[in-house]
Amino acid sequence: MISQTEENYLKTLFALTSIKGEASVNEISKHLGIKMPTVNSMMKRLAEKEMVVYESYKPLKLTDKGKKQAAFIIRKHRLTEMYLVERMGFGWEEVHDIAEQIEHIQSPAFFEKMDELLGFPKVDPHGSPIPDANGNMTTDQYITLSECNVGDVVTFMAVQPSSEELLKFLNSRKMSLGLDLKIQRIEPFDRSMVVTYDNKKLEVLSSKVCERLLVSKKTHPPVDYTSL
Amino acid sequence: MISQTEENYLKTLFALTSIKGEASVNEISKHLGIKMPTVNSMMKRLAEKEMVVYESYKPLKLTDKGKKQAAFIIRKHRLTEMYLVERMGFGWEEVHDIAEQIEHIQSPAFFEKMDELLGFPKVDPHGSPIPDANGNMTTDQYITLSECNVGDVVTFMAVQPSSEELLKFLNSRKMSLGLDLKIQRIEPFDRSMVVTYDNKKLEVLSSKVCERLLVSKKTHPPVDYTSL
DNA sequence: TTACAAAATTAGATTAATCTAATAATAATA
DNA sequence: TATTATTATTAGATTAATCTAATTTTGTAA
Repeated sequence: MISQTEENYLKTLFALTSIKGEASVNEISKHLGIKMPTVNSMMKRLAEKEMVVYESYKPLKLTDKGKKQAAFIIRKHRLTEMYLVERMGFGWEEVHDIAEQIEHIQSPAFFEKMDELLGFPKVDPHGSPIPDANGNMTTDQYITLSECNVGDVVTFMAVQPSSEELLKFLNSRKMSLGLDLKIQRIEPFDRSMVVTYDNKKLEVLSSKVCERLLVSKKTHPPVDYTSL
Repeated sequence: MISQTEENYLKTLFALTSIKGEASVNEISKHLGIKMPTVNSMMKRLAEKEMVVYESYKPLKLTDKGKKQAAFIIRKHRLTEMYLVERMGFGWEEVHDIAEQIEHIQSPAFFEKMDELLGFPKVDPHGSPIPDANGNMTTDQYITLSECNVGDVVTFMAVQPSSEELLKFLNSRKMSLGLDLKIQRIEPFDRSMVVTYDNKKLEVLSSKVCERLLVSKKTHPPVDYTSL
């Protein structure tokens, strides 16, 4: 059996290692707001349980078993978020805290039912991919809006990392997933962007915001006749 | 803050005290499958928190605060059961274990939403009343089927206590809440009952079963033309 | 009413999850 | 490279929730 606490460590480890493949005690400590010695001993425990690769003073890794466990918790979290939004009418900025609790429910049937009622969704309300029942996740390769150039037309696909404040900001600008954006200008001094969407609605997005919006470039961008 | 463990003790206390107004350490111990000394110290803790009236060697009682807390947990449990059956398509025999976990979720909004989506139900799928947001419960006064007499026509209103096995048994006999039953015979030696329902469907119910089916007597029983 | 059984309590140990303080190892920098 | 700063680890304490064993209180029955 695996405790809720252990599940939270695994989830953190999964998130942190998904970038560099490894994580430090310090990073986990900061991410969870738990002191280093506590993290350290928990890592040893998870190593005993063969979910973490632990060697003194070396960076931490998840074993395949640990990865699978973590992916399953993330699956439960994201299915829950989708269910709360799609079937219960919550806003995408309200669901994180509830999902954070429901992800620990032990009942495969419960989550299978959610999945079924949702029509087997591939992404959660923030555009993050939902791992399948085997723990596999389609790692869509989106880019951040801040990596794009003037003139690019992109589709807003995900928010990462998402936070209640950012989601509320996007709500207030009527920006939701699937929206097409055109980059009109990039301010050189602060990297803020001026974008248009819908009926030429104009919006200024700070670089902080742009770094957290994941987009996909249109495969066939509309031809810009002005440059011909 | 109140822990999940403490919530479980309160719930047990609520159930046990609802009969006699008080409960013993021993009863709680048996009900939860936890040894008496553990129960004892937990009772002291809950007394510190002003949810239990504790005096050495005296029977235990809930304070008003404790009652309210307990009712609220029961509310969450029963709303969840109703939601699982009505909105997610689970069978009434499958929902107890899931609700046992979800009842500990801390999110008033989540349960208010359930309540709303269900149209503010008064009873759960087993016929047990759902306390309102203030912890008040309409204590319907049903009688057990075993208290009825030959010739009585009654409506099946609740199962108490309900268990997966009993619910599966009732499923197999196509007996669900709201069903009208007529008592045809009571066997004197074992108090088993022969009842009819639907299209004169005949069924034998052991006294064990009859004691756990709660019914309301028909104020105006339908006239049986066959006996005229 | 005394003796025994059942229930309640106390005492002390254990495990999980956390902390602080102190020490050791590694990494960064002058 | 030597010094310093950061990171990791060890040691030891704390709280919640559980246990077993021993003791005390209460209730029952001879």
